[in-house]
Amino acid sequence: MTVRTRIAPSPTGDPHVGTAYVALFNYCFAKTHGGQFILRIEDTDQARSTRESEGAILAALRWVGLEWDEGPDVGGPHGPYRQSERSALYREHADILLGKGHAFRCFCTAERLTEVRKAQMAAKQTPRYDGHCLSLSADESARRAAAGETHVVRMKVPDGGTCVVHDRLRDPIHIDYSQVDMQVLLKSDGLPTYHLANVVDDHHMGITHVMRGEEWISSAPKHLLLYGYFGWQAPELCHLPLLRNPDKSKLSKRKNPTSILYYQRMGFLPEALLNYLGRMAWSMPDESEKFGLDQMMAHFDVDRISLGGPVFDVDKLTWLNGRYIREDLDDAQFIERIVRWQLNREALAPLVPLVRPRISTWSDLVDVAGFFLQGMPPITADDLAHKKLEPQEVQRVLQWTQWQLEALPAWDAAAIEATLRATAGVLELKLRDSLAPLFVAISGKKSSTPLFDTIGLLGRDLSLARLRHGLEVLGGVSKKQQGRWQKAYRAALAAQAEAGG
RNA sequence: GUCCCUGUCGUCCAACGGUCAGGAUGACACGCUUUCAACGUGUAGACGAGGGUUCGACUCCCUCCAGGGACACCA
Repeated sequence: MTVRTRIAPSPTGDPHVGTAYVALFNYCFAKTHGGQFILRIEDTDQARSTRESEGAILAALRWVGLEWDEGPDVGGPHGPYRQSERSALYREHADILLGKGHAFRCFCTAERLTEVRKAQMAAKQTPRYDGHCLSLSADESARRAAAGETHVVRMKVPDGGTCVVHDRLRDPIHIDYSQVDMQVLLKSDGLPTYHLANVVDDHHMGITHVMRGEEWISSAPKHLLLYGYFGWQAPELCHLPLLRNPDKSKLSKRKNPTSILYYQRMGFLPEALLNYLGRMAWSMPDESEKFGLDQMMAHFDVDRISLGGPVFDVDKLTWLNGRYIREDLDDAQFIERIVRWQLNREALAPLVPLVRPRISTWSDLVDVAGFFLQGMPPITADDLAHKKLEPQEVQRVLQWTQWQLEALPAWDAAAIEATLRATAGVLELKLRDSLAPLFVAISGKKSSTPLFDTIGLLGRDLSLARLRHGLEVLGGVSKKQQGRWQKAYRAALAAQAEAGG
């Protein structure tokens, strides 16, 4: 049997370092067993998936040095490798389950489900589907579906008993079926949920080993159940510990830069980033810290994966990156790399219209545009002081803007402008005043290139990191204060939504 | 709240019944250096707690505690 593993990212945002981390282990496992590594796009969430995101993810994985044997761009014998192009297959398989009595149609409204959930929460029970449509006769179910009544397909779950999940790295995990929800498999839009699509595809693509984040352990019984229902052999499971923020919570863009694009932009070398990810939860037998993909593969052993959730430590990554710059690049390569980084036509082109009006000599360039190349601008609390705003008001502007930008679906100057204007309105500040602290936090100076374009060019994670940095420079925001602001922020959002219809 | 996972220096990893618990990073100190880095040397710093099992437990078992994850027509 050929070992086949996969990475199955969902194209709903910037390429995540966690994706590269999981991909790396899948890659190493497959390759060290003479197998194949597949890339599949899980874009069944129509509302959030975009082609831009998909392209960025593929490019980012290639950038760190991972290549796949089969995927949406390179093809392969088990395609298509994009779930949105496989919907017929899922419907077919939902029908099989329906036919075998392992699944049922559910006509419940969203309102009813929320109500049930609310009641269960109030009664301190685990929120679960209550089985309302389970009792529908096959005839009635089929008739209502044929009549075009909107419905979903849910999987059935055994009344009693326990599911034993075998994980490559852990003792057998026992989960009672009473804990497993009757998961929706086919949404009312006819597209599958993760659980169905994942199982169907892993089977049809011949995936033998599923290495994925630990967050999936609790839904493993659903997947195992599905394999059983279809009469398929389940792949071996291996749940990797989750990358963490410094506060130990699951790595999130809310608290940390998580986008590979950010690390790219900050000037990390792809080989250093990949090396660092290989040090997360794993070590070389001789404990060496600096190693390339080839060396990692030469010594790879799944059983050397440790299970404590590793904190993604940018400081240590930075140290490692420094070693690569010092030890692995000769002068020519050094130059080539910085050119490839930001000192090239493609990266410079968008700066021209912003910079040209503001310089008289080339030597003005560093002053005007140097911050584009910078990490965190060297600012102090004094720099952020504003004659019309109290220090706390400044913090509030930074904090709100951070929240707004991190939730912004699209990332372009127009959307950013609209958001920042809205923020000023809600905070009842003149745009000019509310923008002042942002100029400083983003560019390091009171005035700079136009803010909206600048933020757009800097990218989401780098902009957010600078806002966070600004807040830190001001001494940080207390949990209590943050809570209060968050409440007001949510309320403002709700009001805005209502006003906007 | 329910279920599940995890628990070694602040952080990342070693040691898988017998070591003064090791390395790296970060911190600090000293050296080198015009400065800063880099580099070199050194210092502080951990087995979550309590019970067992054993001649002997970081390592095995139990209880507790702590952290994390999951509980969607998102993945």
